[in-house]
Amino acid sequence: MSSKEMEKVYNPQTVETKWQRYWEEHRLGHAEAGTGKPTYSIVIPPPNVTAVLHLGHALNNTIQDILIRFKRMQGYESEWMPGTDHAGIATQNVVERKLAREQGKTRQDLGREEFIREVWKFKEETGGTIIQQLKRMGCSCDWERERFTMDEGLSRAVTEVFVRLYEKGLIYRGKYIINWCPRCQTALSDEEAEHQEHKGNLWLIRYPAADGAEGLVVATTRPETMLGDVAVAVNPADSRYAHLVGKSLLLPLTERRIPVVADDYVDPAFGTGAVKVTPAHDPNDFEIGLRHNLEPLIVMHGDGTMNAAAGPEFEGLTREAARKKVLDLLSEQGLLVETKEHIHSVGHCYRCHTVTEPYLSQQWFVRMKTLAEPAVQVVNDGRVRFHPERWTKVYLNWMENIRDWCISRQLWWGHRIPVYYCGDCGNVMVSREPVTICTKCASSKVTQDPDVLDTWFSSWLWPFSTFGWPEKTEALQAFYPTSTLSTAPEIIFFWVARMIMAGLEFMGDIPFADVYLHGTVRDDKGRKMSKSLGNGVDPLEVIESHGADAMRFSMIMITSQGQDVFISYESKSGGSKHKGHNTFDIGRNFANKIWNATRLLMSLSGGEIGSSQGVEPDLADRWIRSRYNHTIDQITEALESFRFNDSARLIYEFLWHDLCDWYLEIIKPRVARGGDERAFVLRNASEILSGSMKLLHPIMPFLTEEVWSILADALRDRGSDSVMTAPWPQADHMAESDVIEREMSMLQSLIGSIRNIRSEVNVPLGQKADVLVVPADDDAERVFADNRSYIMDLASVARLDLDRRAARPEKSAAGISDRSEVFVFLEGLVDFDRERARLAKEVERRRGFIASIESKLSNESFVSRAPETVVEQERRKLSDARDELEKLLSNLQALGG
RNA sequence: GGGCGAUUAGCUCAGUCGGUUAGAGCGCGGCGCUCACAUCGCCGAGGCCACUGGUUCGAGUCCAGUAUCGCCCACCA
Repeated sequence: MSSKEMEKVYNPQTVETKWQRYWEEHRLGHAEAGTGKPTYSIVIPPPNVTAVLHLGHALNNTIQDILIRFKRMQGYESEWMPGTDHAGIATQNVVERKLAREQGKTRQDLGREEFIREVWKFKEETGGTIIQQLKRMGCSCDWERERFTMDEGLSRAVTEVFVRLYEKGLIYRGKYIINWCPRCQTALSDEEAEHQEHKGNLWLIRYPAADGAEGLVVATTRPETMLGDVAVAVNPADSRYAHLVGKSLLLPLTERRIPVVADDYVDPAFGTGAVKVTPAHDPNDFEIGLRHNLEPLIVMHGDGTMNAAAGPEFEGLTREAARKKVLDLLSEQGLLVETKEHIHSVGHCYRCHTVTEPYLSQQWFVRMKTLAEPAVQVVNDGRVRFHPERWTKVYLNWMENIRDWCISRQLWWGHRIPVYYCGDCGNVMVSREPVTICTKCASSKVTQDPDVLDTWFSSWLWPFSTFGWPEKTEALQAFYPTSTLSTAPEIIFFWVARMIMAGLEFMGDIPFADVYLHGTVRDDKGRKMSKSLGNGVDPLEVIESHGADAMRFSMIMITSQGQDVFISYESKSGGSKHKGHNTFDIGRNFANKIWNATRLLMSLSGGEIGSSQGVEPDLADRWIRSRYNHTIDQITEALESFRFNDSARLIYEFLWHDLCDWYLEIIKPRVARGGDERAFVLRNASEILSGSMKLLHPIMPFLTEEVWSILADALRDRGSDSVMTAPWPQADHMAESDVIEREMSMLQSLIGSIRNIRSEVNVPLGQKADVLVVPADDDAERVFADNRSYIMDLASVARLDLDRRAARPEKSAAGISDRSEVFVFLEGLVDFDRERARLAKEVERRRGFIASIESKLSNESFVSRAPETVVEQERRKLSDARDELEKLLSNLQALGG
């Protein structure tokens, strides 16, 4: 390719689609089991098929892709298992809404089978979209192994696990208080009920005694549930109520008499010290009920309206209406003693945010204690590590207080519970295969449990079910345990913890060794990006405007050690007049910078970079090599330790500031000179740029493929077919690296000083100036002399004198740089007032510096206790600074200041 | 009620083992369309590192406490 074909501005769209196709056609994401190579594997946190991906997914999948590409280049057989999650409640909700909107029908109108067919249809569309999005983002998954949590194989795994746990006595069915969503009309696990603080009330209500005495006053936050009260509890030690224990009260608004019981649960200091007991609608009351043999009374339907047991006046009312009516009536009857403000926490359905109802019902549960024990141990042993480490505590704390897991859901979309009931003899059969005939009485009146399982009951098997478990497949053997899991901290309990338990229980081994928890993606106001808030940014929109590489790079650049990520992005439809800050510009600009550096090399070389002989590399040539080698080491180290932002910053600084700002500027005149040197520097620069593409490839896969390919053609050096399959660069350590970097930095400092002086006294770079440099020592003199042409080119110098013994010249602006004094001649252009002010400022700076070192060195304990090298360093700094100050002062004096 | 995180330049954030006068990007000011890039280059201004104490020769960094903001967990009605 010649420079003519390279556009001036990088166009990510064409490049990205091209390479996406290339990777797919060549199956570069595919990993083979049994290659004998060391393996590295990741299973994707399967996105819900409910909707398209958002930026949170973009971040997480970028991180995984970085790891996978990095390890692949390092020579690992790298498997990234992609797939999607059926997301029971969420998906069912979405399809139900769609059905209502488009056809005005409910799922009941359709019937179970027809409805499920509709959901599958929906899943085929969105699931496909998600996979397309992942591909567009550049994710190098093993697409041939894509899985869905309701695939046949995964469903078999779910059934197998249910049966095994049941047979082990770890699954049981029972009537308990669970979290119930009245809108979704299903049970939820404890984790699925999100608690939020609400400003509510504490109502004090008088319950008169059955014998007509005054009775007592109870305190409640939920007056409507009093219709289901079966007792009132007081603390046994509470003398205020001792006389009432065992007596009956008349439950207001009903005809029922209820006993007063004594129970330790009651805190005499809270409220009135008397608690109404509603076993069917409160978990604590349920426990009290068990202890006192009280029969629970359910007063609500599953949809949150009151049922017949609540009484004819209330039947059919919603929870909210019933509360109002109860309070009104109590108030009329003079039984509402007091209303206090009270803050308490209320559960909400994590899918539809409806207030959940503690509800007594028959459900299936997993006994967690025995599963949790080994899962605690592997984390304590360090076999599973969390990054950042602070999440370890969160995990352990939850694990150590784990409660049984309610796994049945009253939904249609999901894995059917593999339990069958005989309609004749009541036999309960848990089976891997469908049951049609009762195993006990041979009746054919056998029905399957209508409920489905919690979505997470399939997700927790993901690291092994996706590789074919319970079969002992080659893939399972090769890729389990997986290496790293990258996910959001919100799902530590839902998913991470449970996967560890399932892995240990069913595979006898941890599911992954490292868990990386990334930050939450938020908008510029700090709000979590979500569809319901409408502040989500569509990755495809960002990809369209900035490119996938730019999106990836920008997000990685601002992700630090699992801190939350704040995105500011104005969509095209935003219509804002002022050009706001855009998070993704940094990546786009960087891509453009790299593109243009390549374009420069192509234009200088004409697209052909030959080899050269007999050219001895000079300081700059060796310096850029040295910097490159350091960068390799540092980036490798950063990626190994999950410091992704550091890896992005390192390659950014190297390419932009070392390579483009210095080295490419340095080689331009050398290229112009032609000959062997031309070929040499072009090769040197191109090789380093090409190698840098490997370092950058995990973060910006598309651009790096394109640039690497262009350079490889020009260099006639294709070690591999693409960067993706190229080996990760190895640093070639140079013994004299420190000296090289030190000398180059002297040169940079000198050039910087000259530029600074010129700028301060208004001599633009377009106007060449004469400069005198007075080096401080032999070394400096040698370095400056050897590199005189660089100084002249980069600082726009017409004539450069190097003289260690030169006196301060008239009509010049002076400055101090590292190891030298600099004079810029300003014949006719000089603004001496400005120059005086500039020098005075320099003098002040220097004086402050000297004072701070002097105070340090005059501190006796510093000198005696600090390491010798530190003290020595301070002394050197002081003497240098004093020298510089002296020079500045004499310059200032010469100007009459 | 417990736990975690944050607090550094106008904005968004880095800052690893405690050791130059604390950095970047954006924004701002000045200069420059020099034959890669104005999505650019050069130069610059801008900081009580939230506060208080402690450890130390030395603290943005370690410890304790305080304040503000955010998040997570918890069955006191």
